[in-house]
Amino acid sequence: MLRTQTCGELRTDHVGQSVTLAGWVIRGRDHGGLAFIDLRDRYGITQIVFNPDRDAKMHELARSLRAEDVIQVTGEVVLRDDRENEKLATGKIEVRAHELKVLNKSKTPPFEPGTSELPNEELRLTYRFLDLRSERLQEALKVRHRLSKLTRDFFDQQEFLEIETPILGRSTPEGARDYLVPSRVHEGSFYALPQSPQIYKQILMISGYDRYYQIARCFRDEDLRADRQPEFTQIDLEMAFVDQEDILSLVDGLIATLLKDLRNKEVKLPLPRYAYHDMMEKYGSDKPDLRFALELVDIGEIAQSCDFAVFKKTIESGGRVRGLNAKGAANKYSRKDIDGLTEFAGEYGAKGLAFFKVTDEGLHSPIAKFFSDEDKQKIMEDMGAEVGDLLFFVADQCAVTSAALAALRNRLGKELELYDPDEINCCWVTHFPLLSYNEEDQRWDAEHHPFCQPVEEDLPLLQSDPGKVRAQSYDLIMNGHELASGSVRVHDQNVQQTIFDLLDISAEEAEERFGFLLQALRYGAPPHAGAALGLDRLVMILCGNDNIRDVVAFPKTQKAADLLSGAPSEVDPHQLRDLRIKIDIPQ
RNA sequence: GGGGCCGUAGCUCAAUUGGUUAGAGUACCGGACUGUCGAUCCGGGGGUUGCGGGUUCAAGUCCCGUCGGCCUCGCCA
Repeated sequence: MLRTQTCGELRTDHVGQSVTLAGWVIRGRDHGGLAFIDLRDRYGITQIVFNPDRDAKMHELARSLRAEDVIQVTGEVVLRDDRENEKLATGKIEVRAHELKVLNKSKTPPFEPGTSELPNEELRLTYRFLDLRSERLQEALKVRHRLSKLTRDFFDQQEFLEIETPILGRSTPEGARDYLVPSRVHEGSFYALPQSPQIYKQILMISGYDRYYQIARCFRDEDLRADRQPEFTQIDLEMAFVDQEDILSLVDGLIATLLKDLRNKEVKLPLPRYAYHDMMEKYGSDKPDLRFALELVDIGEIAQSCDFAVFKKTIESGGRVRGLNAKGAANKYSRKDIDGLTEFAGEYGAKGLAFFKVTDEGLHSPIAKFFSDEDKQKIMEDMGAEVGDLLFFVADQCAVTSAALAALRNRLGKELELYDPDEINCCWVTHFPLLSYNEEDQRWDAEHHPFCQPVEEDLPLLQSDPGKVRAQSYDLIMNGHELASGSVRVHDQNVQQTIFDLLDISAEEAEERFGFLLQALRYGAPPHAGAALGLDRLVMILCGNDNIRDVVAFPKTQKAADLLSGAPSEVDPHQLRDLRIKIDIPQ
C-alpha cells in the first residue's frame, strides 16, 4: 500500500502518529517559507504543511506542485489549535510533511474538478475523468452503489434469485427502436440489444424460478431527454403465483427501504394508488407530480352555454374545456408573461390559452364579455377562485387539454414554488388502458406491451369495446417521473391469442416474433407478474439532480455520443467485410 | 424530423445602435512573502470570437449555411 490512511480519515485521535497519504493536489498556498497543500482523494481532503526548516529540498519540491499532481506524503499528524478549518471534516488536524514523493505530474487541467462555476457540459464530458473527481459526481456514484447494494440485499432476504439474461438477443419489432449487432457467423442476421429482459424473465417464471430479479442494462435507440439515456439500468423483477397486489407491496417495501437508508425518510405504506382515469381527469397526466395539488377543473357545462364561440364549438365537436387555478398568481404574470404561457401551451397542441384574472370586481379577461354574470359566478365557484387568482383554460380535444394543462401545471408548480424541491412523493397509477387506438395506422396498439393481463371484469369488453379494457398494469410515479412500470402477465394462450388478434398480429407473425414465449406458455405457465424500476432515475431523484447524466459514470450526449471515448466511430473496412456489411449513406 | 437557447483567452464571463489595438476574474509563467485555507502582493505571456459563406466603408455584433452542447415536441411496446 502506498498509504496508511485516506485523506478523509484523520482526526484529533491520530495526533502524534506518523502517517502516509496519497492523493491529488487541489491547490497549494505558497508563503515562500511555509507551503500548504490541500490533498484530495475519494474520501476527503487533508491539509499538508511543508516547512523549509525540516527539509529544504522537499519544501522546494512542494512549492512546484500544481493542481491534479499525484503525490505521496509521509508526515506527522498535528493539531491545528486555533487555526482549524471548519469547512473540512479533517479540519482540526494537518499533516506536517517529512517526506514528499511526486507519483505523477499532471498537465494543467482544462478545469478544476469541483469548481463552483461549472464549465460547460461538453468540456466536462470530454474530460469526464476529471469531472468524476468532483465531490458532486463521487457522491452520486456512492448513492448509486449504495442503492444497488440495498436492492440486492432486499431481494436476497426475500429469496429472490439474481439471474442474468442475454445481452445479445432477438429483435422484436414492436416497442422502441433496437440497437442491432451484426452476426459474423450468420451472414445478414442481427442480434438486438435488450430493451428490457421482458420475455426472458417470463420464461424464467415458466421454468419455475418464481422469484427473479436482476439489475439489468437496457438499450433503446430513441431520442434522449434529461431523464433518458440510450443505455440505462433497470431493477427488473418478476414473481410467479402472485397477483398485482403482491408486486405493489413488494416494490413498496423496496422503496421504503431505499428512502429510509438513503434519505432517512419514513414513508407510509402502502403507497397511495390511483386509477389512470382519475389521474388523467385531475392532472391531465399519467405521471403527475403530486408534490403539489393544482388540479384540473372541467367547465364544459358553462362552456357549452356561454357566448364564447371557441368554447362553445369545442364542446359541440366533442371536445372539452378544462382549466386550472393558479392561486394568487394574478399579479405575478404580466400580459406578456401570459403570452409566453400561451406559446408554451401551443407546443402541446393547444390553439390558445384563455385566462381570467380574479379581482375584487370579478373576473377580468379579454373574453369576459362573452360570459354572463351567472356563468362567471359559476366559474368562480367551480374553480374555487378568490381575489388575486389567475385562471387558465384550454378548449380542445380531450387529449390536447390534458397535455397542455399538464405541462402548464408543471410549469406553474415550479414557477410559483408550490412545492419543496427536497420532498419526495411516490404513488402508484393503476388500471391503464390495455390498448390505445393508433389513428395513423388505423389499428390498436398495446399501451404497455402485448403481454399485459386485462382486468378480469373487463375481459368481455375485449370483443365489444376494446378501448375500454383496462389492464392489470401499474406505474410507480416519483415527483412526476415514471419510475417503475409493470403488469400482471398473460399466462393463458387463449387470452394471449385474443390480444394478438386485436393488435392485428397474425398467428404467423406472433410465432415469428414471440414464438419462443408462446411455445413456453403452452408448457405449464404459472400466473406471474412483475415490474421494472429505472435505477438511474431513482438515483437522480434521490440525489436531487434534474439530469440523468450526473448519476451515470460515462453518459452519452443528446446525440448518443460518448465525448470521452469518441463512440460511436467508423470501423475498419476489414471488420465490415467480415460482417458482409456495406455502408450506403445517401448524400 | 420539428421548435427554442447557447458557442468570445485553458476556464467563467464582458464588449453601447455594426465603429479605435476584443477586456475582467481565474488558471498559466516569473518574482516577493514562515500559518495559509478562494492566501496575499508585484510583473508577464495568452484570442482563427466554433467553422464556412454573405451584407457593409467597417461584423464578436446583422443574414444564410454548417458543426457541436443543452432543453423540448414527436418518439420512448
